[in-house]
Order: sequence, then structure tokens, then C-alpha cells
Amino acid sequence: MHNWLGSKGYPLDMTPLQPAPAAEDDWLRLDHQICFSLHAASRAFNGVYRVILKDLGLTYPQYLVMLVLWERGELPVKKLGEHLRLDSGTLSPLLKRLEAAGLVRRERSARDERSVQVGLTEEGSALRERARQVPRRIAAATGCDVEEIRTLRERLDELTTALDAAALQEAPGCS
Amino acid sequence: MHNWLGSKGYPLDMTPLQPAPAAEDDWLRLDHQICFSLHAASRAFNGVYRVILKDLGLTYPQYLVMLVLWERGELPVKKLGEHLRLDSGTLSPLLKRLEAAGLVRRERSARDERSVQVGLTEEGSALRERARQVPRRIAAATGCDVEEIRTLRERLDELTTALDAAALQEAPGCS
DNA sequence: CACAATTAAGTTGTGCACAACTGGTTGGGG
DNA sequence: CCCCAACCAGTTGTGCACAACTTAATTGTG
Repeated sequence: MHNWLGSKGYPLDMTPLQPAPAAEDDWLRLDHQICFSLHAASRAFNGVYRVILKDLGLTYPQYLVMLVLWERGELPVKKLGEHLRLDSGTLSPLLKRLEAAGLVRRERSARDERSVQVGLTEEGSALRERARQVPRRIAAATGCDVEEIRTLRERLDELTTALDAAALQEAPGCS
Repeated sequence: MHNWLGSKGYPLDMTPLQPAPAAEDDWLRLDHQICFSLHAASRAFNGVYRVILKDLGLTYPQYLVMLVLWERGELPVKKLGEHLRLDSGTLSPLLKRLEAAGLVRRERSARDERSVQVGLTEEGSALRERARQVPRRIAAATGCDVEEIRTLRERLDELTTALDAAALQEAPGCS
């Protein structure tokens, strides 16, 4: 991990150099802040998970997959993708790696041979026990109490819903 | 773009199937929510930017680099990385692509040949004009007003600071 | 039944993030 | 003066995200 905090606290000081920027320049700066903040927060979270999950031999997206499997049990790749908002292009190689690690079992459905059922192996189920400590360590790392986390999560979910709707609007082919 | 909203509004319904989960299972679920929400929000943002930035021929991280250059002017790769929290492993190939696109100029500093100065080309500076419309479109996509965005950004920055600090604590080699 | 449209998973290619490493450059002790 | 530690950019390798495409199975309709 790099020492981004080398100088002092928060390394980003985007203080304006010009006295009174035009309205649009102001927007540009504000925009920088929100998109950048989210990007940075996501990567910071990823970094903490990376450290904590190293013991378990999982990456952050792999951990998300395992959480769904622990909670839901066996389910097809399609369903897994709907829960995680990921498509087969991302999940296929990821699941193959989990399979190679012996945590996951993949088998074609007999009833519909297009579908592949993903389930836990003995070892994959057992890993859940070792994963129980993870949430507490993450919560501690955020320095927030449960209520704060819940509020933030709700705001983020609202944002995601709005952004998804907007993406469909913005998508090419919408007159 | 995939139609993740196929069924209705928000596709994630992680309602518990068991009646009264143990405290640690509850933590596991809560944890799922926050880490997943942030992950999803980040990718949703990325998706909106992807659509909007396609006109400019920029990816989201490339746009972030250009924002810094527009605001700060010429600066070494190191400084650029500090502003964006990215290292040379990410920036070097990204900057080469921007250079190949004719937007950016890279040259070794004469005074310190370890350092590479990154600056805008004529074309790179000109692109700023076309980028002015971006923030408004993004803000519209979020469906939030300026104040809401500012509040969320502040929460995210706090979170990032806390997480970075925690990552250093968790890092191996800390007794 | 036949055949076109749809659906599921997988593959390919591009780009980003990051760890680990390489190769010059610089600057400070011995 | 020389060597070595620190430093900067770049390279390599792994994994994720996503668009575009392929392959195979299923479903619907004439």
C-alpha cells in the first residue's frame, strides 16, 4: 500500500487559483469533486478489503460472490449476475478462479443446458466461518457507527437508482 | 448498456429468509449492503460518464486526468498521481494513450531526468470547451441538487480518509 | 414440424487498479 | 571521490469491468 498521506491528512487541495471563476468553471470544479470523491472512496474501500481478505485468499469481487452464495445457496450464473449487477463477461472467469480454488462448484443444469448452476463446495461453505470476522473489521475501519453506515448506504442506493435510470435515458437510440 | 432494471426499480432484494439471524450473521448482511452499495454506485457513475464522455473520446479516468491538467496546467507525473491517488503503474499507460490521442505532451525534465512533465497540447486545451457541458449533464443524471451533492461528497471524503488511515493500521508489519 | 427470435454462458479485446519489479538519476554520507 | 540509499517513471503480471461477439439451447410462431 502506498503512503498517500505522506504530507498531511488529506492530499487533495483543489483550492481555486483564480479569484472568481465563471459559473461553468465552478460547475467543472464541483463535478470534479463528486465524481472524484466517489471514485476515491470506492478504491479506498477496495484497499481495506484487499488487506483484510488476503487471509481468506479472496479478492473483493470474489468476496461479494461468496456473500451471495452463503446467503442464497446454489443459483444460476444469471441470478448471481442480477444480484451483483455483473454480466457473464465478468462472472465467468471469476467463477472459474473460485472453482480452481476449490470454493465453488459449477455444473450445467440438466433441465436447461444453457444455464449453469453455481454452488458452494464443502470448503466454500466452511470459509463462511472464517469470514465472520470481516464485517466488524471493515466497520471499524470506516470509523462510523451502524446508523451512519445505513444512512450513507441509502443515499448511495438512491444515487445508483437515479444514475441507472439516467444511463438508459442517455443511451444512444433514445430520441 | 444492460437493462438491470428489467423487473422493477431496484433489483436488489436481500430480504432475509431466516427468521432471526444471529448477531454476526446480521453484521455479515449489513456489511454486504454497504460495501456492495458503494461498489454499485461507483460503477453506476462510471456507466453514466462512459456514455457522456464518449463524444469527447475520453474514458472516466482519462477525464479525471484532463480535469487536473485543465485546472493545474503542466505538472510532473508524480504530482498528478498525488492529486488522483494513482501510481505510475496506472498513469504511465493512461498518459501514453492520451499522448497517442494528441491531447497531452510528455517530456523528461531537463533539470531532473527522473521526472516527466505532463502538459496539454493545443488540442488538449481546446477540448476543455467541449467538456464544459459534462458537469451539468452528470448533475442532472444524479437527480440531486448542488447542496445534496456537496453533502454526499463530504461524507465520502471523510470515509476515504478514515479508510486510508485504517489501511495503514491494517497493513502487515504493524505490531 | 421447421425456422426465426430469444436466452444463457462463454470468449475476445480494451482499459483501469495495483503489487512487485526494473532501470536510470540524484544526492548524501563515508 | 565513490558508493549506496532514495527517488521517479516505466514494465510486467493478475484481476476486474464492460462492450461486442460467438455458440448452443430453448421457445414461439407459422
